[in-house]
Amino acid sequence: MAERADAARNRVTILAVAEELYQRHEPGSITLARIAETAGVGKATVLRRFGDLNGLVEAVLAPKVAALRDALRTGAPPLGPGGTPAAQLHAYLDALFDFVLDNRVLIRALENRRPHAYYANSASQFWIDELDRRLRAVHPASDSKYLAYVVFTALRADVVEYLNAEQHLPIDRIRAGLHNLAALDPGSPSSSPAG
Amino acid sequence: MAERADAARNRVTILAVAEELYQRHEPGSITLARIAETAGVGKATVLRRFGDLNGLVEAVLAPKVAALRDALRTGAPPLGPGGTPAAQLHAYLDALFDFVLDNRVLIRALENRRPHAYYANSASQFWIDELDRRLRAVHPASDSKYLAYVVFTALRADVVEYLNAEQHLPIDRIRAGLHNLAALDPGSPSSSPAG
DNA sequence: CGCCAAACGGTCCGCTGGTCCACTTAACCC
DNA sequence: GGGTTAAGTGGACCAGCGGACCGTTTGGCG
Repeated sequence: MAERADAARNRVTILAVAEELYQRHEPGSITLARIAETAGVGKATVLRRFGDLNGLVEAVLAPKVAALRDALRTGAPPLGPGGTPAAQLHAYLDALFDFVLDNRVLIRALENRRPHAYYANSASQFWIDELDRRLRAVHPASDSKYLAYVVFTALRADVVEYLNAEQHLPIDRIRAGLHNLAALDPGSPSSSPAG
Repeated sequence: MAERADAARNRVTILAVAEELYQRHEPGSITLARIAETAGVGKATVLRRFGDLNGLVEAVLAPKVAALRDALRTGAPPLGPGGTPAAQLHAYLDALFDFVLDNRVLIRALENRRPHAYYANSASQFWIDELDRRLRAVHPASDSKYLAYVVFTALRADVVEYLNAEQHLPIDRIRAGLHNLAALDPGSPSSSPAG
């Protein structure tokens, strides 16, 4: 038996309610009890379905992640296959950045829950590997793995949010900074005079 | 009356105990009650002195912060005043990185407590401004403010810890990556082909 | 030595994420 | 279509947290 009708109904309701609440209210004010109450179910129903709050947030994000993944695999170039390495890289950066902007609240909810949650989930690992790949195509000689992590870290929702909301950096300036960062040619990685 | 003798004694004890506990045990296992109990005082004594747990951690960090600040203001070049801009920048990066390595547990305890706590406290703002200054001296044309935030973000204790412990990047490789990042010449900031 | 404000600390509180288990209900089979 | 059954449900419950409260203790000073 795949899924009972009431369970399916509740699953859809819970996902919708969770997304709605996270988008519309302070992240800190979203509690398990509140989601359950708003959805008209018990807390255990939420937890049975999604394991814990983390799982719920990941489930809300899942279709959006899948959409971006599909765009990479089968979409039009240069985000999809095709185009110059540089164009591929920059299209990907734009797509990631837009993804973060659209889903910053949900992503932040994930980030704040468990140490390393931002990097450790499987979706992030995929984004980072893809970033590494596209960076390497542009900068073959550099430590692209480290650079990929730095760029991905600069894409953290809390970082972007802080720079935009608290430091008043316009979104376009942040976007330009990201592109700029990824476009730099590192040359030889051992040019540092540090001891 | 400045500070009563018992209060001073407790303050010293609490600071020592807090540092010891954070250095020696899992950060997640350090609770207010545990610190108070280990120090042999009540929880209210800790809170009265330091406001909240955040304040306690900041107080533990304070002398180390002050030492680094002094090294910048009056220390030997190129960390202190003097030396070429590039040497100043790289010495500063090394000092910040060492600071993070030495105090990563305490810094992480801060990071995890309140959103934007990593950037928002006054010490961090000082580090970032200084980083901006030294970057600007090397890359006058670039968006050094954004770059300063990116580099500072790459110095987050959780990021460094994750790269080292989970991704098995050696400390020296991370350090080299940071130097490399800061040494890149951004050229004209509008070189990105992004739409 | 005695006063008193500062310091103290254990109890209490509200809130959290998550568990438990008696009850409900949808789905399958006859 | 009705009975059986296991999946689904939800509210009471739990342990742990940071922090507040307030009666008690204690150090410093006249």
